[in-house]
Amino acid sequence: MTSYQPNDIEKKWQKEWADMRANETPDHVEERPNKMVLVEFPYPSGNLHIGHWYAFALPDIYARYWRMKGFNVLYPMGFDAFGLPAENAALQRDIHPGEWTKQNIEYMTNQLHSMGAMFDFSRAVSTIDPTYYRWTQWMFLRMFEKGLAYRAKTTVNWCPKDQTVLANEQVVDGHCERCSTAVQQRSLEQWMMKTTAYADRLISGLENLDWPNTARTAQQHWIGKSEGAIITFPLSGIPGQEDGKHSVEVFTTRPDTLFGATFLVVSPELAQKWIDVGWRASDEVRAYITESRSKRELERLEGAKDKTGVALGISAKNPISGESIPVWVADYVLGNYGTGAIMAVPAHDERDRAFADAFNLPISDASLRDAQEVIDQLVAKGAGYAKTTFKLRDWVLSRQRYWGVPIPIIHCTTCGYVPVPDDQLPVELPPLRDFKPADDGRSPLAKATEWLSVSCPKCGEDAQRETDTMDTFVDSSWYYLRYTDPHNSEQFASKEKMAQWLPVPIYLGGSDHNTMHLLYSRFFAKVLFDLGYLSFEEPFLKRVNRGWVLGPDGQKMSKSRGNVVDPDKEVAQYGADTVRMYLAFMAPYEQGGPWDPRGITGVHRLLSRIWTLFSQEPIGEASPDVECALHAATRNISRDIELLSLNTCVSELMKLMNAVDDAKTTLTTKQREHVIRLLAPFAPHLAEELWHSVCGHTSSVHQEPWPSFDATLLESQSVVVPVQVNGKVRATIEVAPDASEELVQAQALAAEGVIRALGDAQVHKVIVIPKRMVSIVAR
RNA sequence: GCCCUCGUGGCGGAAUUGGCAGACGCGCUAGCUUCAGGAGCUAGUGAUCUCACGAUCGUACAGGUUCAAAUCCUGUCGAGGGCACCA
Repeated sequence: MTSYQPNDIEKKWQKEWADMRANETPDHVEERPNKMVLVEFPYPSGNLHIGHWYAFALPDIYARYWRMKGFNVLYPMGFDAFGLPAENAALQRDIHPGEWTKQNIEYMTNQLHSMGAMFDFSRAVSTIDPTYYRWTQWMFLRMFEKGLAYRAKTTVNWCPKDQTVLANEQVVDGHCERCSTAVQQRSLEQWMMKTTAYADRLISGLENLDWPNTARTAQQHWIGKSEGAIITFPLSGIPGQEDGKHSVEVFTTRPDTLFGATFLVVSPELAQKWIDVGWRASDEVRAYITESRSKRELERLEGAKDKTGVALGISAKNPISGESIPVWVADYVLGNYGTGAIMAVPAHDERDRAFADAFNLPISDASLRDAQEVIDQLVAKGAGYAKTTFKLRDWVLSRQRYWGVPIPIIHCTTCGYVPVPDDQLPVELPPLRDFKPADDGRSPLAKATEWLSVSCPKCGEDAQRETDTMDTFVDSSWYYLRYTDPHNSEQFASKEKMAQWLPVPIYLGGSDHNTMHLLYSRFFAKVLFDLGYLSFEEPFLKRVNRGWVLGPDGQKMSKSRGNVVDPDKEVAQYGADTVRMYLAFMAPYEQGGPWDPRGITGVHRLLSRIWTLFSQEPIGEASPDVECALHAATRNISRDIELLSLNTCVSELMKLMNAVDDAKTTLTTKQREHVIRLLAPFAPHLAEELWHSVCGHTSSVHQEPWPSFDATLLESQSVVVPVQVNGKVRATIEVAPDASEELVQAQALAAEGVIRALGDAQVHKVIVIPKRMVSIVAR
């Protein structure tokens, strides 16, 4: 037997597995429960980098383990292939985004094979496939019918570089998530999804999910539920208006502080509305409104905290105390949250306090009432009611770009927005040569004149197709459903097949999707559940957020930083098995860390040692020490894989090899097969090679059962117990596991180190924790 | 400012969840081996003191609880991420 040559072995088995269709997962196997291990499907950016390996090769260990544990495991893969980067790259290279994307998908699929993962490519989905996006459009229409997809004019985030609208979730610190250009506010008519209709359920549904705290709290904060009250303050002193004729509503989470309200503040937006309906305002007020609306976006980012504002010359009446307080306009009150107006309580609110200090407004006493009593009184007087508000905004899903799913709507001058009939789906994306975005904010699809003109499905008159495309987050909001039934041409997936796999028991991905993809997918599931298409409304029962593999500089890998690394060199030198295992060994999966290939030799040595060990002839009788180590490793690895503590799994394999070396022996035939099974999820190629060439099997090790361990072997004849004297370890004693406390105590007190430490002191108390610790208190 | 996660040798990290801190690996040191390169083997490797047995200190810092704290509590500092004038 020659030395370990991973490249030959790996290529051979990758081909063999593909030929055997080893990873095609049936819908159902007798006595093997189904389990889907879901990872976020990649964007086909061109080639696999180290982050892809981390994201896919490590969950593969988990998936392979459960398959060996007797589950029918589906480890699916697909491509989230629409989106801006394809379009930008295609523009640069002067090819069509579809062509560019398809090339990448083909190339990356080959690369994915080289990872040695158990992806079922027969179920692969691609969001740009018309047989896929037909159902994306179909779901949009179901939501349109329910009023959950609607068109409205709103203030939207506009990226001037990408020339398209962005959802709130895609704006990071006021900049485009993709290209970092400062986002502008534009008032445009857009297609929206009514995510706010599900705000409450999106919060309450989080409760029973096995998700990381970070993901759960991020969503909670994003949705931003606050409970409080709406209180109506009658207004007087409006020029030209009768006193008490008009009023203003405020939202507060602290109705108990109502008596501390010393002034009222309205947002510039609300003040503008008042002016728009004809209320007279001073030049000073008008100037303030104009100024604050223009400066807002930039200054807010600068963190401008100085309070500015102008008195309106109007007064408001506290509906319970009857007190009259002045009304101000100030831009620290937001137009798009609550009612756009607040009652200011400087005694209880820092911001109100700062404003009061700046403008010399009174700060009253801080006395509190009972919140419920206040609300009851308000209700009795018709001056208010309990109210819950959310920070969540509806999802703006229109995109004025070419490379996306066409929105299946027809604009008819007489019938309005008419859905494309289901039997005409998909509305295919026309093959446009000139797909550049236009300056006027219209989608490039407006240039596809032939495609554009249709007759109205309702009245038959000339009409035009919608030219916006959908945000790609729509595509990815339901892809996991399609994995269960990827070739269905009648439905997005049959209920029977979905019931076999869903909801998803475990979903592994990045924390960057906490308030985007994960939120949208949950929204989609809830809507489809309400419409009767799904039997569950929480799609992902357990979520694991993987850590980031950072660049060698310790920074998050990104093309703009230029620190993106791919592991091709290491794969060529050491093989895929070593790279997989090194990534597993490097750090806890949920933590990640900088990619430092220097340590990879440690893992490569391990695999070489295993290879060498198996080149020796098996022995007849097992060494008890090795047998014990083997069963301990089995227990620990089984436990740790389930916890996704993959780094300690690799340590356990190293310890096992150390134990074999220390015993100066080798393995029996039975032990060899046991070790190969333990190795199989981590180094699938090497394990398969040894299983065949050394053990002489003809079937795959990956269809073998996971080894069990003998717990009695792990109960050793004696245990070493540390003995503390006054909190410091002074000796260790070796006792039988079932030794009586008296015996252990006697042995502990007789230990040399204990006697020395005790000296003349009197033993006051002895605490014996069987098999763990003896603690002596002396004075 | 608020929220979440976290802080352990030169480095990545481990610690049975309150019970011998530093497993496992990288790196480093010494010796052996190889014509050489890469590599391999053996021993050592938290700090300080000690010829040595051993002792003291040590898990960001300061307190506290406990027979016993990296782990629990309080406060401070620092890092990363999220939200951010959200009433």
